[in-house]
Amino acid sequence: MAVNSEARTRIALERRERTRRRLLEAASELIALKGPHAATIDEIVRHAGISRGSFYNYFRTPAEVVRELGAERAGRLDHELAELIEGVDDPALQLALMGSLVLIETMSDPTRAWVNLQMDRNDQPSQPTMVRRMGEIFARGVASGRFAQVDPLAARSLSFGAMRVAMRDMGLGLAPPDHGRKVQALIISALGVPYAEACALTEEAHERVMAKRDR
Amino acid sequence: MAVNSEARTRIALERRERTRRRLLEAASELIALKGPHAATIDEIVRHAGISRGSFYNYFRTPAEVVRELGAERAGRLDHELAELIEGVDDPALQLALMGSLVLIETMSDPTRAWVNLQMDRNDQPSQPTMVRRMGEIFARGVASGRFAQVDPLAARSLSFGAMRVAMRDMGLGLAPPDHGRKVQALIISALGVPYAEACALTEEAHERVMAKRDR
Amino acid sequence: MAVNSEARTRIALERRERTRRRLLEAASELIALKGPHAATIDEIVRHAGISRGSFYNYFRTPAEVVRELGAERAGRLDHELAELIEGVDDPALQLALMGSLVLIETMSDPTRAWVNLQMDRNDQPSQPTMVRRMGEIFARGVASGRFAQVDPLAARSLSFGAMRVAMRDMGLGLAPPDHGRKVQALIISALGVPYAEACALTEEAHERVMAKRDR
Amino acid sequence: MAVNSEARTRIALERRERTRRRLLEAASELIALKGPHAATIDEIVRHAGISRGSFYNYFRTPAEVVRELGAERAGRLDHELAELIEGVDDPALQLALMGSLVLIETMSDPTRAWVNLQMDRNDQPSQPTMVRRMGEIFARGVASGRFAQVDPLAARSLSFGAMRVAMRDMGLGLAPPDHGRKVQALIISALGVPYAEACALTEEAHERVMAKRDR
DNA sequence: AATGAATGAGGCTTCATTCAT
DNA sequence: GATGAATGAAGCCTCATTCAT
Repeated sequence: MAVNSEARTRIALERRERTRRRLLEAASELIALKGPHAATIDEIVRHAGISRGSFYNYFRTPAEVVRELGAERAGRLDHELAELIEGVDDPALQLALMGSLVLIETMSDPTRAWVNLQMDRNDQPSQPTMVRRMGEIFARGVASGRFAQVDPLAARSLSFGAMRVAMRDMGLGLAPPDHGRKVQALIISALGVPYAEACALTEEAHERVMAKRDR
Repeated sequence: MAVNSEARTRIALERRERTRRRLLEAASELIALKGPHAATIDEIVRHAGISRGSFYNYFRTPAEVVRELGAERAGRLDHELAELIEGVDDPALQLALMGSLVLIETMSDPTRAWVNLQMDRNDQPSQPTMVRRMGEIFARGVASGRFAQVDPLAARSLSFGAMRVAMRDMGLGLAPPDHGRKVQALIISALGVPYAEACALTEEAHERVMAKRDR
Repeated sequence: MAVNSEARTRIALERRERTRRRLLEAASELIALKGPHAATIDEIVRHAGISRGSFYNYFRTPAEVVRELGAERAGRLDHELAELIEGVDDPALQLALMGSLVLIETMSDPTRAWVNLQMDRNDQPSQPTMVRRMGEIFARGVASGRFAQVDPLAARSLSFGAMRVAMRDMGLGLAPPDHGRKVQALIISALGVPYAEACALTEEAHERVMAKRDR
Repeated sequence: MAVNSEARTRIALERRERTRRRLLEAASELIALKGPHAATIDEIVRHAGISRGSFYNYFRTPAEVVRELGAERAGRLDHELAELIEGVDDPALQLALMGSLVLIETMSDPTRAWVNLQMDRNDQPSQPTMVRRMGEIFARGVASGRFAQVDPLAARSLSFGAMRVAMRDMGLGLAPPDHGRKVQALIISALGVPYAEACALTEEAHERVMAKRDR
């Protein structure tokens, strides 16, 4: 009985998780396809092949789905980033790695690219996870003298904003594929790292991220 | 009779223009007050004290009103900018003036601040007027050696993106009033101008714009 | 121009009123037909042959329609009652006239009967118009010594409650057509009027109301 | 083995009854708390701490629960009433006892008061149990000459209706706590018992019921 | 041109009910 | 029996848009 019950519970949980995933993925595809306003309950459930009422077993509003999507992505990125900068001492390289990771992860899949751009709205703060991580890197960089004495808040606005618009322009086809890396280099040089070195760091970061992906 | 007719036509045109203005301003206030989703035809005409049907004599969709609002603002800004950089030779100062103008004009009025942030979406290119103006300044700056040999596209993404997020963070109350200027200085220094000088230029630009406003 | 405008306004108002009526009547019929829970927006507009959206030009909720229906009916009844008791001095006869009027008006049309019973709910106070009218009659009756010194509140609960259930039982077919009059007589006798006289008053009131209707 | 099986059956039956009770009580509390529309399956099972699917092992529709609730209450009341009028000969006192019992049982607990008023609808006949009991009392009262020769149906409508509205007005806070007793006295006097005596009977009945409750 | 009633598509939410486990 | 996920019908509400006056 106990085993049976446990098994039942496990199966039920798995089924639940599967439905949840279906909803999240359907929302993601819809956003990528038609923009965030397309993430209506009706469209999501239709796309997911699930009944309207079921939606409410998992989420309360479409916005909640989108939020979840963003949180998931941020968590995943942060986890990967932690692995990437493990053992890396130079804050500048860490920053470059962070930029390259976001850039590559975002732009490698057109669906994802759009989802992220669509979700990144001016009426909401940036992802807390990313904000925290960047704050740590800045703090260490300034403390160690690797970065100039720039205002951390200003550096953050610069980094997030520049990367966002860079990705947008790439997504809209207004900029070439290496556009993101160029912007990245500019960001790093704005923090006091000589431009040529900033370019080199960006390239190295790019390669490390690509290598990790291939593995 | 001909004169009479002309006068009538003129009066009619003026009236038309006045109604149009009323609609635009109503939309602007609504967006600032309740966000962009509040810019529904119903709300706009009610706010403007005009009948629902009349709306279609001036605009075809609510989105068109918002677009118009953005175009108007860009035109106004560009006009003011032309006056400001008249006689200014240094491209770095020109860039600083451009940034200060946008910053001050946007943030001086909470209404405007929101309208602009709400309208600035990731799925549309930046305002063409602003893009062109910035392109010219970059070109001259690089040609004259005032700026480093940075990619003009990258510089543009950096500038637009950083300023946008800076204004967002200020609008959300996440950054102090001088945040924008700090970001501006970072942008200029990223183009190769020494940071201290970038700060000075930003301050001077700020004062020039404020002085012009007071006049 | 002025005349034209006035005419337009008048026509518009008439049209508006007609639509409003259609909605009220549709609701009334539905309630009579299927009970108060059938008074949904969808059903009402379908029954009235009017589009869903139009409903909101007139009412905000189905409950508002029902309330309006009740208020209208109360107003109509009160107006008729005013005519009926004009020149009648005896409070007992006035009370009898009130009862007969309600009884006859309600039961003469099965539709109306149901609407009223369906609307008469235990979670809401009685119609203020009727309450006020009855209060005046009681006050005069007790002051003049025609009625015994009964508590006016108690008398009111007795009158309203007894008549309501009487009409319900008639509506459900559980009581004969003269049931209402018998209950009426009991009510009047409970106020201190000898039963035989109460019966006579009830009969006279019944005839007066019928006579007025025939005219 | 047989004994074992019997015991198992008994335990199962008891468990079944306990679950059933939980559902009934949950429904009762919900109705009292939020009105009859709150008696949805979802709310009931949540309140009862039972799974949604299990509901159908006990009832078929939410309405059935409400019906059952009413029947239970009527049965309980009738049982108590039987004890109360045991040995009482006077039909007028019996009637007074019946009224007092209902009044006290209903109004003593706000929960119950609402449940009953909420359940008492105009589209359904009164509780058969109560109807029957009242019929017997009337018959005896008229036969023995204690009551006047009033129509039994009319007397019933009067009694049920007056008491119902009396309780409603008390429940809504529109009438003082002794309101019910005043209405009761009016009812009894309408049946031919002198008003002063009706008052005395009502008082005595009230005290008897209270005394029985205290025991 | 101006007006505002009418329209109906499109979204949201609740709820009784079924059913595999 | 118990569980709770899945279902879809039935309501509700908003809003862009049309059109007769």
